[in-house]
Amino acid sequence: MSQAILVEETLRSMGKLCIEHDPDVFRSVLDRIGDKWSLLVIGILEAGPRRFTELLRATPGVSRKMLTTTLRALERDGLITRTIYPEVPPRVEYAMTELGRTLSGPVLVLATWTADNQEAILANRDGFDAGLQPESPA
Amino acid sequence: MSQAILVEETLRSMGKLCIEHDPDVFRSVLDRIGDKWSLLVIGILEAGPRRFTELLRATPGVSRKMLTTTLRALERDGLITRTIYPEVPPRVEYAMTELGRTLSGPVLVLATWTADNQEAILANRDGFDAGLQPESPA
DNA sequence: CAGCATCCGCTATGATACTG
DNA sequence: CAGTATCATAGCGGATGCTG
Repeated sequence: MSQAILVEETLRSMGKLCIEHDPDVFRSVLDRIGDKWSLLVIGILEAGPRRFTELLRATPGVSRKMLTTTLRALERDGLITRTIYPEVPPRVEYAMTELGRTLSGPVLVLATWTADNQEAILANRDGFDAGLQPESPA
Repeated sequence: MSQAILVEETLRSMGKLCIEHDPDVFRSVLDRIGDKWSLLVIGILEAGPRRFTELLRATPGVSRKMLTTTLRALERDGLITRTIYPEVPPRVEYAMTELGRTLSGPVLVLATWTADNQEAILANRDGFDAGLQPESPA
């Protein structure tokens, strides 16, 4: 029962977390992991360091430019490192930082929720969309 | 120790979750909670049902249009409900669904992580930005 | 009160080509 | 190999005004 109260109490604090606690910073973090490629990159780097081209191939659809942009943003936030090896074909390796690894837990929780509920969400979307234009077929 | 192995095992699965498990659906959910206003709205509705104008006032900076768009998207995914009361000033109430409430947990985990680590992230950004243009002042 | 319609600028994303 | 530079585009987000 104290468990239930704890959860209740914690959830009640979400309003404070979301609103009073600087929504901009909050969103900037969500923007980072919520953009088109970051989460994929994090998912890949979670398994170990990777080179630029490896990431390029492992992330279907991404362009060089967007991969660069994504990696820079993650590096800027201290979530990954970028290590240049001065060799004669250049080699650059990206790897998760400690901070990045601590993010994996929360992201995984969200990923699991998404996997568990994507059917329900998709069904809701279909239902919602179906109830909108039942007049055009005539 | 089996705990550590379990975590390890779980994290290893993130790659699969992120990549093999339909990245588009994944991103569409992240887009939903990652856009500019959804998380704020969810945070507010977590505390109980609210009317349109209440949400408008409780979400500083949002326009009517974006609030409407946000609410529709959340409704479409089945995360909130929209109830119209046919009264003579119209009244519309938004409330979390069961599905929406199950999302609160994962979001809270992420929110807590953000709150706990925003200082580190901000510091990393400052450091990164400082190390980029040390040649222009000259 | 609770929207919808319209216009409009900005940024994110992407295609393509070039460089150290 | 690992990027950068340039150009083009689409959609988000916002300002404003109208409606049931």
